[in-house]
Amino acid sequence: MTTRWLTPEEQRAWRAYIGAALLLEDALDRQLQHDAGMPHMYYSILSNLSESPERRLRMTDLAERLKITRSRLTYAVARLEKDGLVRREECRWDKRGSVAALTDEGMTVLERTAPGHVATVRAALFDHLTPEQVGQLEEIFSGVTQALQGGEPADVPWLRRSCSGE
Amino acid sequence: MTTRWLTPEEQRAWRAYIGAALLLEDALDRQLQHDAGMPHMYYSILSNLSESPERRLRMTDLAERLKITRSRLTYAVARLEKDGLVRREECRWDKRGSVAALTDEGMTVLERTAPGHVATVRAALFDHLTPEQVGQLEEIFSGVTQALQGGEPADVPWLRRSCSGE
DNA sequence: CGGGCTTGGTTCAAGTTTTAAGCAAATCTA
DNA sequence: TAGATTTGCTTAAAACTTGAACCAAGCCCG
Repeated sequence: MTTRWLTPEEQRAWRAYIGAALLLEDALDRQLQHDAGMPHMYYSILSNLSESPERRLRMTDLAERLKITRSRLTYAVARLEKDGLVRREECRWDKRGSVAALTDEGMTVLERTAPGHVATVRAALFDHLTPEQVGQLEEIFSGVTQALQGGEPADVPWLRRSCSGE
Repeated sequence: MTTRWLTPEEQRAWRAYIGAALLLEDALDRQLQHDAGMPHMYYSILSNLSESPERRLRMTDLAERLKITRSRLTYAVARLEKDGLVRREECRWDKRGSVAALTDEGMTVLERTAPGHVATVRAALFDHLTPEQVGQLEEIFSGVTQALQGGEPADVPWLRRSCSGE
C-alpha cells in the first residue's frame, strides 16, 4: 500500500504539537523540580492519590490512571516513600497487591505546591486559550486516548502494549 | 494573590491532554523502537537533518529546532554516530562549532522507516480528526510555543530556562 | 594587546525510564 | 484439586535525560 503522507496542514499541526508538548513538559518539570523537588509525573502521583477515596490506590489502578507502566510506578513510589510522602500498604483482599497511600506529609507538600503548579499550567496554556479552544482541546485528545487504548487497533499491531516480539 | 484553580472544563481538557500525550509518545516510541531501533526523538533528529540544506545542521540550531537541550542532543548524536547514521563534522567558520550531518545510511534508514511512522501518526491522531480540528490543533499549540519561548514571560520567572538558582 | 564576558559544545554524576525477567498469589480447567 | 495460566508487582541492567560543571574559541573594550 502506498503511503499517505501528511498534508501541509497536518504537518504544521504535528510540528506545533510536538514542539509545544516538549516545551510544556519541560516547563512543568522545571517549575515543580524547583518548588517541590520532584518531576511532574511524581507530582501527578501525589495529586491522583489525594483525590482517591481514603487517599490510597492500588498500584495497578494508579498506573492505569496515569497511563504509565507498573514498573515505572514502582520506581517512582519507592522514591516518594523514601521521601516520606507516600506509604506502601498491603492489600487485604489480594495478598499479591500493594496499595500506595498518601501520607499527611505528602498531602502537605501537595497543598503547598499546588498553587504554583496551577499558575504554571495557566501561564503556559490556558491563559492563551478561548473557552471554545478549551473544548476543542478536550475533544481532540479524548479522541486520541480512545484511539490508543479504548478502541481496538486491530490493524495497527504495534500500537498494542507488549505485542510479543515478531 | 489567591489561586485561580482550573474550572471543570479546563480540568477535563488538561487531563485529556496529559493522558493522551503520554499514550501518544509511548505509541510512537514503541513503533519506532520496533521498526527503526530508536526512540522518537532520535528519529526526529534524522528527519530534521534530512530536510536541511546539505543534510547538515549545527548542534545548537538542531537543538533549538527540536526544543531539547544541547546536552541531550550531544548524547543522542553520539549514539547515532556510533550507529553510522550521522557523522560529526567541524564547522569551518567557527572553530568551536560542530555540525551533524546525515549519512547515506542514515538517509536510507529514514526512507525505509518513514512510511510506518506516518501510518502510526495517522492511526493515533489524524485519522480521528476533522480538517477543522487539524486547524484547531495547530492554532492551540503554536500559541503555546509562542508563550513558552517566543514571548517574554516576565511575570513567570520559572518558565525561563536556566533561571539562575534561587 | 590582554583581561573579562559570552557562546558552542562536551562531560560526568545522579536520577529516571525501559525492557525483559522473575516471583508469588490468584484463577482457571480438566 | 493438581497443573497450567494469568495477574500483580518487583527487580536488574541497559538506555536515556538532567543539571551542573567545564573547556576552548570568539568577542568586547579599555
